[in-house]
Amino acid sequence: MTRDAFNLSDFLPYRLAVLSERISKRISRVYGEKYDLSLPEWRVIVHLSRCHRVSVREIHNCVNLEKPRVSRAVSRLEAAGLVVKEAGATDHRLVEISLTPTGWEVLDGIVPEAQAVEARLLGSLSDEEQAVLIALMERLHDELDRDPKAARRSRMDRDGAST
Amino acid sequence: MTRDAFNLSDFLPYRLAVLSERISKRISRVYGEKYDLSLPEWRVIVHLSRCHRVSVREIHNCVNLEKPRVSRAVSRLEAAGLVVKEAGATDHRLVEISLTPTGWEVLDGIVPEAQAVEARLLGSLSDEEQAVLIALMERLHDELDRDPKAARRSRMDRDGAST
DNA sequence: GGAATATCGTTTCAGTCGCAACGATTGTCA
DNA sequence: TGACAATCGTTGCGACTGAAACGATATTCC
Repeated sequence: MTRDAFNLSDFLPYRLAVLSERISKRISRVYGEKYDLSLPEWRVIVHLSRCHRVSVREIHNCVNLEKPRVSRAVSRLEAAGLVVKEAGATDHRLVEISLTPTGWEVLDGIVPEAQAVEARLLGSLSDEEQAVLIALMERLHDELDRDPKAARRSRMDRDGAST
Repeated sequence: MTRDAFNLSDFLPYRLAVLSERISKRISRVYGEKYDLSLPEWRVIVHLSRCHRVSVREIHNCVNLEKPRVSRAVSRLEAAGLVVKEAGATDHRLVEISLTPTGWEVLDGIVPEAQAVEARLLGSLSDEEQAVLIALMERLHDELDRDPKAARRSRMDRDGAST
């Protein structure tokens, strides 16, 4: 009666977290149940399908995963035969990671279904509504960019891929 | 050249996850730096400020946290003196959890700042744009509700609080 | 050239998480 | 009433995570 009640369900950060987690869980079934991949592994192989021979750090900078997480994901993918690690040609500190034929096959087995889930999710939204949603999310990112206390945004998410 | 490139940065589940995580991290500074609370602990005390004497399971059903996570969060909050656990009056299996005066004080120290961060985030969006964003997110939830493979949504997030 | 610095990927370590199993209590039904 | 089933909150266990430290390699600067 005295204080204004603070409603978690109306709190945007909470709302976003709940929606995002729900969608993430749904998508994780696509790459998890059939191929037993984790979210970091999924992001890594997707990134590799665009940027074919990249280092751990590049992946880290592009797909919003901490460096150790990328390193471990790559190791597991290598053990599963989806990925190969080669010493950097000129710079021996770097590791050049690329998909194996098996890795490509797995990706081909996952991507269509992942896109189908996304398409179904967006099915009730018109093209314009989808654009509005993306645009509003970008506005929130812009606001975070102006906040010195917010984490920086990865380059690829900001500018889009271009390889 | 042969396959259509699949761009992670354009994949809605990924976009949502990145935005949500970035915002969550920003908010976690509000309750983490000054009061050393974790995300589950934050959600629990916020929920308790609305529903004053509730069980672990009720919290679990309302704030999208697994049961063990709620249990552990409550234990830590109790150790910190922000919360008390009392045996259920009629049903001795239940635990009635409520905020202590200290818990209320901590909440009063956090909520305004959390709301300020949210307000700044939404600052560049008009009232109508905010409503559109929420509405579009609800549409995505509706679509997930129709997907039998998606996790169910918690009652309170669906219907809104009403205590 | 050679010492100091920077960067790369990995690993260590402590903390957290989710699933499943558990003991305890309550509800059900013959 | 008494055995069985259901529900409560907790905990054991294996897996995952992020920050920091690490060895190895490159670069910089004198």
